[in-house]
Amino acid sequence: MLDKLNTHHHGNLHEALIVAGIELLNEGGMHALTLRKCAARAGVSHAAPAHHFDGLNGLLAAIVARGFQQFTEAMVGEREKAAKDPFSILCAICRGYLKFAITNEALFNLMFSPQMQDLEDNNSQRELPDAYQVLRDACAPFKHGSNGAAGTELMVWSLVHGFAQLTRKNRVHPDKHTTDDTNFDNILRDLKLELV
Amino acid sequence: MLDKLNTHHHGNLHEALIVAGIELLNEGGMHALTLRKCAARAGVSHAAPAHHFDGLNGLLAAIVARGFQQFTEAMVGEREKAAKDPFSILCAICRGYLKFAITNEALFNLMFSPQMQDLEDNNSQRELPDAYQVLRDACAPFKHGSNGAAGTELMVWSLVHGFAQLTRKNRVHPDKHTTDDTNFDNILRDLKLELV
DNA sequence: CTTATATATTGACACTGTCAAGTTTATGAT
DNA sequence: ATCATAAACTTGACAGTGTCAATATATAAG
Repeated sequence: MLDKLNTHHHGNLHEALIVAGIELLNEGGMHALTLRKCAARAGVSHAAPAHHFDGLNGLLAAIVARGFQQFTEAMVGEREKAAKDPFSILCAICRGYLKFAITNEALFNLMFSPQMQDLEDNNSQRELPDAYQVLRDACAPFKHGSNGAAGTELMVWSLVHGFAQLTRKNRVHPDKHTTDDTNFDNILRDLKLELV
Repeated sequence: MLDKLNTHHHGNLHEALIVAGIELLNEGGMHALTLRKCAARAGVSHAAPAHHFDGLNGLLAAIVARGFQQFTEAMVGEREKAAKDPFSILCAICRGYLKFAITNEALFNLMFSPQMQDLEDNNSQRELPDAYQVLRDACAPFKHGSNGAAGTELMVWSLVHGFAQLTRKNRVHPDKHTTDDTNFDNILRDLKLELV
């Protein structure tokens, strides 16, 4: 039992399949993510994943859950490195947000794709609140607009999310491709958020 | 040649395939959009589409192009019905934006999916500018922030786009599901845009 | 040691997109 | 008018895909 080579059991196939899936996602996009390729990369037959996930959708849901963990870590990681005033923290959160969206493009898109949102509603997995709470905390110190705290959160959340979607390939500004994530600080500044 | 029944030629297969594709998209989501099903719905064999589009990607590109046309029409349609002051016009544009995103969920997601953006870059089709110009015009009357006119446009564009993505299934506010498109007017108000 | 259960394999099925080759229809030149 | 050519569509095949049923193997329990 010391070496598991040539054994029938994999040991930790559940985890291996998730990792393989995220790898495939990063390498070749959503199109390259396949149940059979995940199995092959984990060194296992094509039908093995069925014993660990409820089909492809189950694996996708697990990958998305893992993605939200890393997503939260990306935001918190930037927050740790930033200055401790509210506006710097908010900028750092958004920087982590955009950094993750750019670094893990396909995964990010999968996480927020409509089919995944449907799956989550059915399974009520609710990984999002962790990531959302990070952003909520960053919005808390600011004065709220006409829609209360939820309005401020929704505004910042929509803004950074839309920015992430739109600036992937200079979609918005074909002429001048200066839409780096550094520019987002200026957009946040234009919101003229006031401390409470 | 008066009736084309039982004839070898379809007559307008190109258009029929696009229409069939959008129908399938609305009925069953991205998962239901299939080259073979489009062909079947158009009453034609499974390999016929290859003579009108460059494979599935070609059909998708055509569907996306059609989608952007309808997208622009949705925004312009709301603008026509609105009052003529700049802020009402901007609200109307966003209302059309969100209306289209909600009504054509799968199509909207396809339009802004990364793979489509890649395809457009290769083909340089550039249907987006039409829709973007509508939003640009609506932003023009307002004073610009630290990033100039492009910054204002990007801010509004990101905001409404992110809002559309996030409020599809009450993703943002699991507790209170009051994120109608009417609330977006309040968010726009909180931007405190000033006339130039 | 025997039994039982979780784990993985094999094989099959209905799909998918794509390609090559053949068939029918329309068009155009002589 | 006749024939050649091109366009439109069909047929058949191929490699992949997800999923299911049946099978084999390894681990665990009694």
